[in-house]
Amino acid sequence: MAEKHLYGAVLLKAKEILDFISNSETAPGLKEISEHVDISKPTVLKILQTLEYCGFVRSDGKIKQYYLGTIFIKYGNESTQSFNLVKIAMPFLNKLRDETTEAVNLGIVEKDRVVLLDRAKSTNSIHFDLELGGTMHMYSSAMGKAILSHYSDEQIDNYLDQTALKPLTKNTLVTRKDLLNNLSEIRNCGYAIDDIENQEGVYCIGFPLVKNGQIFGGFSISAPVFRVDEQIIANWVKLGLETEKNIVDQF
Amino acid sequence: MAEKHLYGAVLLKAKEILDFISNSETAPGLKEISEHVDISKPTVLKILQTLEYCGFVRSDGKIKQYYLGTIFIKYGNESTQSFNLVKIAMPFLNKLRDETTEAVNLGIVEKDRVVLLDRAKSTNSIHFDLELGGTMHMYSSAMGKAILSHYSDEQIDNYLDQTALKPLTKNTLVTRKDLLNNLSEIRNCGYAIDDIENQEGVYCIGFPLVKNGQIFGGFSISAPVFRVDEQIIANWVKLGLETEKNIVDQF
DNA sequence: AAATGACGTTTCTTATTAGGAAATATAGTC
DNA sequence: GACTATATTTCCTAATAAGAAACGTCATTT
Repeated sequence: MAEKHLYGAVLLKAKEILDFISNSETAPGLKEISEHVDISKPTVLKILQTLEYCGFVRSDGKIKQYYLGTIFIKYGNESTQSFNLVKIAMPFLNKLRDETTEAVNLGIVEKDRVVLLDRAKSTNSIHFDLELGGTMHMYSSAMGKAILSHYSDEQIDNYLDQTALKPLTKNTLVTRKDLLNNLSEIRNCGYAIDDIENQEGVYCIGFPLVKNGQIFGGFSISAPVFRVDEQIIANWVKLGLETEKNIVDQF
Repeated sequence: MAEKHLYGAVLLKAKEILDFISNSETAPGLKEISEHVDISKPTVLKILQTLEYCGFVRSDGKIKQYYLGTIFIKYGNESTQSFNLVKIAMPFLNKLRDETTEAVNLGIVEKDRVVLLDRAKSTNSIHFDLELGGTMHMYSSAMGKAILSHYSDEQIDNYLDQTALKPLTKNTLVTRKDLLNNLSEIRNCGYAIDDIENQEGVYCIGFPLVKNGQIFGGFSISAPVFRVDEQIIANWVKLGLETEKNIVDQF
């Protein structure tokens, strides 16, 4: 975790603490936080008090439990809105969701991972929603592969050198050869399929967003695998490619 | 800004910087940030570098511009989900939105202000969306007044002692007497009206969420004033009160 | 093409802040 | 009413932060 000569030791500690709170199933207390981030209780306490003063955490109860503060709702919303892509694409993606009834997700790549910027929720009662701001691997997700397929050979090599292709399901492409073949297919047909490669039971079709040879994001349609068949997929591909064109034209 | 004996000077500075970025219309650079938060450029630079390393900001360009990081999308989503209220209430509020076609907002009170936790967006093409995580005054908003009406006399006094009733529109209730009268009406009828008291052109009906005498939040229906009339309001009140009952029963 | 100006970045030294062991307080439990 | 688990305070030393000034870099002007 420690990097070169980074200023702001307290900030790095605060980040660890926030991440731990963020990743905890149930809101943790001081002792639990202190143990997990491996910083003494007094120090963690002092940081938590300042974080609370700033609105970055809120706490509850006498044996205190810490939660992420509501200010992050504001910051998160503003982070999302800072991407022109979101403002431009979401109207089209909402329309695509209405046409398909399935979840439609919008993302960009940051540090070799796909980040979910926004989404249109499925209107079906059975569905999987991705968590806003959550990340996925490029190699396993439809959106990620769609984006990766527009990288240069050098960039792809670079990515693969730095990334272990761990299986996430039994369908995950885990060899360089399989993935490169798939990327080549994607480049040809213009869309990517994730047939339960990223998450059990979930089928996705991903589309790249490219203008002037520059990839600036991607989107995907995501559905429980039991709801898809060849005809439906063909229709989603058609609708998705139209949507892609509309978004790119506006960009 | 400086409080008692708060540990973590860097955190407080980081918070100032994040707030400044958050409140800027266009993404600011180092010089602009340094001037506005009144901290020297080297210090701001070092903090920004650490914030960027943590994913709290991202930057663009050679003459750098700073934006809030995408990690806040995740944190914000998790902050929202940490409220059981959101999980319980939103299905009912989505239904209420479908019935009214207007924006339906869910909030709680934090430090004397209403915080917007989540919302169902209006389906009308002309509409005002509140910003997620944004805050409103209690005295001027329908949701705020609905909540305030369930405070004890002492709590209300306390609130009024600490709050200047500044007019936000020409209809804002700015005298203690008018507000107390209104709160008394709200207590009787069970809902609050904001007739362009909080924002130009916007009419809201607010409902408190109370269980066992304990106020735990509120919600509101919000519409452009030109779309409301007496009959519509009567219908929204009926639908809102039903929704309120459903949410409270589940809580 | 040289000069200017507007930023971002680095260096370096002193004053300030952070860190954690140990003691203490406080609440829940048996 | 003693016990246990957690939160909080104290206090001193080691580590960190802050900013003035100098420097680098890029874009624009003359």
